[in-house]
Amino acid sequence: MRIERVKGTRDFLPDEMRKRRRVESKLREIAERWGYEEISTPTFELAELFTIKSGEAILEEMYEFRDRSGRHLALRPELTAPVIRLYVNELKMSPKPTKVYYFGNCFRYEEPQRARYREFWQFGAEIIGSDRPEAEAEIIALAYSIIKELNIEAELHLGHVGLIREILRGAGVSDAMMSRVMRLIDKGARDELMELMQSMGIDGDALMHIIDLRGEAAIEEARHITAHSESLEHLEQLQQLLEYYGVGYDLNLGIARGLDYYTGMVFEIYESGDKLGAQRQICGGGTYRLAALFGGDDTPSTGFAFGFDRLTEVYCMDENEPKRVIVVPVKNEPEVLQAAIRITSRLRAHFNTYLDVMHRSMSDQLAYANAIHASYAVIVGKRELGEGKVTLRDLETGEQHKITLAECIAHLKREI
RNA sequence: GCCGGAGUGUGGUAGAGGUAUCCCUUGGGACUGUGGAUCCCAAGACCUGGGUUCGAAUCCCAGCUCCGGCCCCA
Repeated sequence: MRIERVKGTRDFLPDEMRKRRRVESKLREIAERWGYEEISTPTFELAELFTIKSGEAILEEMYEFRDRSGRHLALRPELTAPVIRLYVNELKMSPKPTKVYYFGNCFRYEEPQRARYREFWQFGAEIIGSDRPEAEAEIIALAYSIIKELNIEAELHLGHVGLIREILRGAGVSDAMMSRVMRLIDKGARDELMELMQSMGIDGDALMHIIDLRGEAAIEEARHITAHSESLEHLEQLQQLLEYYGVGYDLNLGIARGLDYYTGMVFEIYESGDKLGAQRQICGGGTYRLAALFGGDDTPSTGFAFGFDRLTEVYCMDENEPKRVIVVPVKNEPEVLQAAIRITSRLRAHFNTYLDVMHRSMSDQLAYANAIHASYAVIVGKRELGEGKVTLRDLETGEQHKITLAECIAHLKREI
């Protein structure tokens, strides 16, 4: 009986894995250069960790289960909650701000579609212990820099939930109603939103206006509505800093994020092409306060998470397969094989090197070399051994020379 | 959870009621010191389960999976 792969999961073949590893190492390298350190958390956690953050409804889309002793567990559907839990449990004493990055697989029980899978990978970074504009600017600049270094065409949308909340509060929206209103803004449910505002006896037009406006016009309007706003000042500082960083973005106060723990800026990055179909968002981030929910001090954080799979789908790799060398013993005789293994070992100190393990004839070995797209063959036979040399054959041009192993290695080092 | 479309060797395909075509892939052999060659041998598929029929890859139903979309999200 044939066992099928589970719905919404993927196998990765060598070509794809090479690409994924390449993107992964770039992400790591960039984060390290910005001074972030890697952390890693378990693949499963107490289900509570996620319901506290996102509400009971998330149970519907999690892989959740009971273990043998009755613990209610879940495969992690995202990494922010585990990272903040880790911080509360292990990193509270670290100097602030604490800068970490992470990379790991997540699981969600949802209908798979283009660029959406049941097992997917996230790469993210967090600054824990600051919600200053400087920290927010750095996080946005880091995400922006990742996009730039990967050569991805994308647009960055920036909003500020703190400001929106202040405006709503100023207009008379009660704290009790706040999350409902925010959720509607997030969904872009205009009619519902207007209805709700009306039912509270609030004029929704001004709010709509602000949500719809883009760029400087939105700021102007906000200045108009709120006499003195801390959030507005904060946002303006952030904009100034982003300018210093050279980050390009669209201001869009309609980005809300329905969840209550977001407090400051929020941003999203969308791929500009149409390689991702309906799933264009490749990154989401913002400033939030989660630590207190998990039993820590009320520590602000700011961070982002990239959809790693989407990133790799959009990333164009400029290089091909690695260059391979194949050592070809001419005959399956002890002294030839001995020499071939010795030579292979020497070559493996430097190059991706193959040696026959099928007891094949020379011509079959060369046919195999061709099938795996090897670039060079090092032919070892009695004639070569007698002279203390090997034959190096360039499999692309067909040229070959009888040279010493040292010369061969030197030559390959120049070419590969 | 919902709405479309699709499932034939690893992959690409032909087949519209009579047990599967071609490309191909893999292994072996011929050859025995030079490779995308040739020849020979072998192996490799109708998504699953029901139904209709003398007979189903083909028609019908259900399920599963994939692709795309809605909701939501990364």
